[in-house]
Amino acid sequence: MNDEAPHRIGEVARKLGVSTRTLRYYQELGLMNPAGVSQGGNRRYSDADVTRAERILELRNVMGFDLERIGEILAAEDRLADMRAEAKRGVTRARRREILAEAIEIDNGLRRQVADKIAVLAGFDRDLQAHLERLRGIAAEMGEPELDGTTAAAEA
Amino acid sequence: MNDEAPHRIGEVARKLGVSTRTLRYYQELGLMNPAGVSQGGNRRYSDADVTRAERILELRNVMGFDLERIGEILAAEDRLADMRAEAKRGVTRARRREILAEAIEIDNGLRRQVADKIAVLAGFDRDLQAHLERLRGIAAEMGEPELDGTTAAAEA
DNA sequence: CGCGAAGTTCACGTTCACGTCAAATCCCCA
DNA sequence: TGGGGATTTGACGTGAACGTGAACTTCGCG
Repeated sequence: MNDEAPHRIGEVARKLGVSTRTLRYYQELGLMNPAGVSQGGNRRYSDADVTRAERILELRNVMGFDLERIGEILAAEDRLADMRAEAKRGVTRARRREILAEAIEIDNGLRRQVADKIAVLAGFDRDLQAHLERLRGIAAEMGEPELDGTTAAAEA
Repeated sequence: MNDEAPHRIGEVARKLGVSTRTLRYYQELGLMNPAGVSQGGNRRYSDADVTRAERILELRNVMGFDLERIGEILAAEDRLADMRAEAKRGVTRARRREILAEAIEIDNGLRRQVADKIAVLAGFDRDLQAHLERLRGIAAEMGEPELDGTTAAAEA
């Protein structure tokens, strides 16, 4: 059973490059809840679960949010998804409006923060570029022409 | 005395939005060293010190580096500045080349990481934009036209 | 010169985000 | 039907980055 949740925790962990402990910890904090368990009690992750975990890691790594903030964001999205599923037809119009407004405000807030971050990074890059120019000037001045800007090295 | 280092720690901390403990901690780790002390032993920060502290915070907040990594970056820059000051005329040509190459490689590495981060953020922003589009669609569908994309709120 | 605000050095405490055993249980394939 | 690897819960440990007194000294202004 549980064809919808085929992935084991170790498999997910390997795929995402984190430890199994991390995945259990995220569940412990209520950030996610693997869709299924085997008859013996083992966690089983659906593709949606894996996507959600990736989302958490993205918010952590890219945006630098702490797990509590991430929980708030996910919770708002969950309320929205709930509403959309219309399983809760009982919700009042005002409440639906509220949920929607919350989701929109969160997304707008995130976009503002993303824009800010990009702006700061761009400025940072300009500084780096200027600094590199100066370094190349010094290199030339020292008579070291082989030190140009293409010293690439790719490593994990 | 110490006209070059006029700022007190509390003043700097307020300006940068961190605690005085944080500034002392950075010094403890060797990330910075306030240019002066008063005759009584109080730290006195020069403008350059303040700039350096800002630099540390930028690397921490924007790039998400830990303090050890930041120390490495600053150390390489310091070696470079040292060399440029030519106080050390005794350094061999090979050594100067080495220092320069290191600085260039660090800057290039940083630029790569900045570019990566910007790319990821841009992708994230596209997702957010798409998500917002969908939300607006739902809002329209629900007959809530006043929920458009310009719900700005500025707060610290 | 007096005195309250600000700063100093230890040193221990705290929070976050996991790491790391241990002991028992489960999964799955030969 | 084994048996070796993967997972489970529970609990304690850890490293980074500070927070928080305590006890004392210094700063600088009225």
